[in-house]
Amino acid sequence: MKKEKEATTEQQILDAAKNVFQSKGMDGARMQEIADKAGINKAMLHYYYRSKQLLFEAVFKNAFALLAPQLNIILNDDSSIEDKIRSFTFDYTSFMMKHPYLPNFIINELNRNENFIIKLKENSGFPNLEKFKAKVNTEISQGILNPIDAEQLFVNILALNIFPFLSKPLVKAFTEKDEKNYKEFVESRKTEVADFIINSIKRT
Amino acid sequence: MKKEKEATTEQQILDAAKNVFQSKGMDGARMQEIADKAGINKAMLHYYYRSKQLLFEAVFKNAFALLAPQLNIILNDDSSIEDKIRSFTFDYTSFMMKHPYLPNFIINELNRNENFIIKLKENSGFPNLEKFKAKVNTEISQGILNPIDAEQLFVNILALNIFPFLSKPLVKAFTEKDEKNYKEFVESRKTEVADFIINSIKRT
DNA sequence: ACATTTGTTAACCATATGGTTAAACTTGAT
DNA sequence: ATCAAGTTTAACCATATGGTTAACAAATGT
Repeated sequence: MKKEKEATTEQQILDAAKNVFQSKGMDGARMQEIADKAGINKAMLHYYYRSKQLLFEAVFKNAFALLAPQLNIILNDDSSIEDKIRSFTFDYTSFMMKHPYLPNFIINELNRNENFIIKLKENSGFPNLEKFKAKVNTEISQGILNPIDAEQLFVNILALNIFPFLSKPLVKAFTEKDEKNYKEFVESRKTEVADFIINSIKRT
Repeated sequence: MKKEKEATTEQQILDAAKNVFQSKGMDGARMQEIADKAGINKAMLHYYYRSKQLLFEAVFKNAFALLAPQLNIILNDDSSIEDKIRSFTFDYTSFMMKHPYLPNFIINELNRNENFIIKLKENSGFPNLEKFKAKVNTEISQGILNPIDAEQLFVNILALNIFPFLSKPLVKAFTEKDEKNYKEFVESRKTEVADFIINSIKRT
């Protein structure tokens, strides 16, 4: 039954939908545009995904599933907090430079639809902070780190890494950078941000 | 001609529009809903603002005009970098707790419509970093601060302050906080974030 | 070969949506 | 009282939009 071409129709739809939803959001996306981008008839969208809502959810879950593993790097491995921060900052920034629409898409749709997050949490693999918190507290009591609330630290790490992608147009305008300069600016954050955090928390 | 009631129709429309646009975005907003919230006929929206686009722009400029002065606190006063950071962190977080929809609204629509920011920059009062950069560099050469790129520092300050509002649903889910706990969490950032930054940059 | 399932399309439908119009109402000036 | 300008409304309009249908094509099983 299935045509084993380069890509199945179902996948082509998902790719096109990802494109359109991530750049225009749920409300701004048009089923016709998705169909056009996928090079197929609009009816096919409904044949495979039943409705705009369900197609959207497929795209959204896909996007989130791409992000979660990135977080688990910092949350669930066994290295020191310093190493976690350095490798996360580096990897996460690299990852985001390849998927610039992702953070805005997720943050935005999550804000628009509060109970989305509930569905996600039921999923296994949803990031869990416990191990990270324990490690932070251990290193504090060992005198490696200055006292800090682990949750605040975690949010700080996320903030410093994600924010430049979320508010790219704003930061570009403030710092008067063009696309190339902005890229370099973000590139240098791969290490700058880690240094900034470590400086703040590491006992001297 | 003008009725000098409690609020003019024009203002009622703007208030209703602010409400709807800020919570649903340009694409998700409906002119009918705005009219209903303002308690007037849909035709009035066009009578006063001509089109959805223009009404939206009125709301957007309004929102941005509310934010810009907050930034000028840190950018244009004469106190030390440490004092700037402490007062900005405190004031900005207080301000955001009163206008929780603002950052997402602005960031999001700016992402959706790149040339919006060009219009804003033409406006006087658009935040300018020069004075801040000069002050940072002065304090570095005076040995008050560790060497750091002023723009990176500025983005870090913004990131740490704005991010918790931008990604409230995500952070709430990660840290498993309810509304009340989240408010406390953010409240304590009024000083925690400033300490975190100062720790990192201040020469010891 | 032929029937059955799966995939695909063009045409269609109901409704929602931003926007317009023409008539009515209000108000302040003369 | 009358007029003109500004304000407000109900009804209307063209189009866009998500979704459906029915017929057709391709593949698969027997």
